[in-house]
Amino acid sequence: MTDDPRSGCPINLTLEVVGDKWSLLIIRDMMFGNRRHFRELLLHSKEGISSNILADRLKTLLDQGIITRSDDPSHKQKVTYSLTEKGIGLLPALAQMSCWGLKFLPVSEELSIRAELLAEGGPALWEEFMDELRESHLGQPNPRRANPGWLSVGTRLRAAYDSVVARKAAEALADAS
Amino acid sequence: MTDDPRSGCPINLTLEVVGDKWSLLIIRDMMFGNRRHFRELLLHSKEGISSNILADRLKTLLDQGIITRSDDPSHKQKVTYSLTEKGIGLLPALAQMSCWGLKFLPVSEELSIRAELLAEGGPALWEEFMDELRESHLGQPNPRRANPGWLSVGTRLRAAYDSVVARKAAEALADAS
DNA sequence: GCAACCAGTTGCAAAAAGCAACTGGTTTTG
DNA sequence: CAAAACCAGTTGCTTTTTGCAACTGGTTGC
Repeated sequence: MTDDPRSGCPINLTLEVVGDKWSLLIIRDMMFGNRRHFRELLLHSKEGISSNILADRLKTLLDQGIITRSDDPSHKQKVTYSLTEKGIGLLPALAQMSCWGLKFLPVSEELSIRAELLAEGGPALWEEFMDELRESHLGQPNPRRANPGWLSVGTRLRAAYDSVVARKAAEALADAS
Repeated sequence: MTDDPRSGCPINLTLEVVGDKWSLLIIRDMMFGNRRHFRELLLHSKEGISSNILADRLKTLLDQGIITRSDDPSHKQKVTYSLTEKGIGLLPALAQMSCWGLKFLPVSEELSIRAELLAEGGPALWEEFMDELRESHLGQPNPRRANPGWLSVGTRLRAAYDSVVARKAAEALADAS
């Protein structure tokens, strides 16, 4: 945890903090899947993280100031995890990894639609999404919300994903008949 | 190696390929440090990778098509590692991680200068640097080389780093007197 | 009062990382 | 021409991390 870093290189330091197979997936789920509770992160994880690993990673993300932990007023045992500005700042790195995966790896169709939108939108879209995360995780009012016809990036990403899932379900039904 | 992926999510697939503590550091050294041989990667690594880990990572990067391996004509035992287009494509992700580290982590002064230049230059500079990597690793002619007064990004990064190192050495000398 | 839900913890086996010494060969050097 | 340095790794071993499954102590809704 408080081990000496192997070097002061920014890339190395970043890898020492989030360079494992799970931390960035947890952050991804908090960002794109809007998961804020332990059970949500545990059970809706597409990759099947185990509870001890999740607990451990949440602790180190907490220690690193990437997320915060607060009581949920609706339930005495429930806690809410939120991204900090530092955590939200990881979005561009995550988006670039998403773009690279989309371009060079065998991504599944329903999960690639989000990556395509992120790639097309580019840094401008990422900034917009970061403002939405600042709203939902930090309580900062989102200036864009006032624009007429405004549709959040989160909503657009989810809608695109849902439409692909629906289309694939319809195709499967057609194939079966 | 050929294990089933945990999910088809582009971010997850990317993490399964380069989401460990060493792979991206090796790629960083190949990109920014121009290290092309096993011994260079082993001995000039600021983080002190061990030879079995290096050998293992080079093998998986090879299997993944991120690097290639070729004989060096100058020495029968020497091999040269080169980045592929897929490997070069990791630069923007690496640059974003560098930016995040610079902003939120305690980076050392001499290593932060490169990160600052990468952050200031933004995606346009990254593209320019990728063209230089295509030249040195893939043998593709670099169109920018024809421009009058052209100075490569690699040269500029190295010059900036060297000047900080020189300044710090001079300061240390002044302090000692 | 009982079942479902809440955030984790515990114990153990398997996999991965890390360390130091070593291999078999090639090129340089005195 | 022999010794030293260099080349890309490999081997054996210990330590650390990961992964799985079951479990804990408590809260809430029915």
